[in-house]
Amino acid sequence: MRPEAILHALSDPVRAAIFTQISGQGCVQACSEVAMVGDRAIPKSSLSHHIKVLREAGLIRCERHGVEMRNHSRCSEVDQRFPGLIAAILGAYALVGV
Amino acid sequence: MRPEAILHALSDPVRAAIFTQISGQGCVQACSEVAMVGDRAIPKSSLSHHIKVLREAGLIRCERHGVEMRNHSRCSEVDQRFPGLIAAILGAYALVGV
DNA sequence: TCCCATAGTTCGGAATATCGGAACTATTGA
DNA sequence: TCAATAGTTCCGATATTCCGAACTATGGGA
Repeated sequence: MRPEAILHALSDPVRAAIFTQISGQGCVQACSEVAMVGDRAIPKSSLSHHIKVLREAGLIRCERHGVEMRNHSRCSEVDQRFPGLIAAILGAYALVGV
Repeated sequence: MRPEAILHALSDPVRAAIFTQISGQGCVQACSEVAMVGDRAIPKSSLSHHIKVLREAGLIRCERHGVEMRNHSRCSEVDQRFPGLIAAILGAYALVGV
C-alpha cells in the first residue's frame, strides 16, 4: 500500500467519485451500481479499469457474490496506515463539489 | 487550484520529494539546488517539467532572481483552501520513507 | 444438461502524457 | 560584446489512458 498509488488512484475525479460512492453508503456496491458518476454513464471497460486501479492501490477490496462483484471500501485500513489521508483527500474534493 | 491537480502532482514520488525539499528548509530553493533527489540526479529538462507541474497545481510559486529561479512553497495557501491535505500527503510519504 | 442472461475482464488501437537529450533563451558579469 | 550559468522548449521514444468489441464466468431456467 504505497502513497503514490493512492494519490494516483484518487487524482482522477471519476475514480474519486467512485471511491466516495463505495465508501459512503453501506460500503458495498456492485460495479453495476457505480456505472453512473453524476449524470455521466461510464463505459464498463473503463469502469472495470477504474475499479482495478482502486483495488491495486489498496483502497477497495472486491469479492465475487454469485454473478456480481461487491466492492468494499478499505477506508479504515488505509486510515490506520496513513492517518487522515483519505479524509483530507475526499474533504478537498467535497469542497469543490466533486 | 483543483484537488485532482494537487494529487496528480504529488502522486509522483520524485515531485513529492522536490516539493518536500522546497517546503522544508527555508521555503526557497533554486532549481539547481533541487537537481538531486536522494542519490539520483534529475535531468534538467525533467526537473523543469516537474517544477511546472507543481507550479500549475498551485503548490509552488516561482520568481526569477537574477539568473536563477526561486521556488517558494505555497503550503499555507493550499492548506487554507484544503485543510490538512498537504500534511496528510507528505506525512504518508514520510511514513514509508520517501 | 444445455442455453441464455447478467456481470465483469481482456484485447487492441487511437489519443494522450511522460522522459530526457539537444538546442534554444534569458540574465549577469567580465 | 562575449562567455557562463540557469531554465525552457522541442521532439522522438516509450508508456498510459480510454473505450468499443470480443471474451469469460456464474446462476437460473427449460
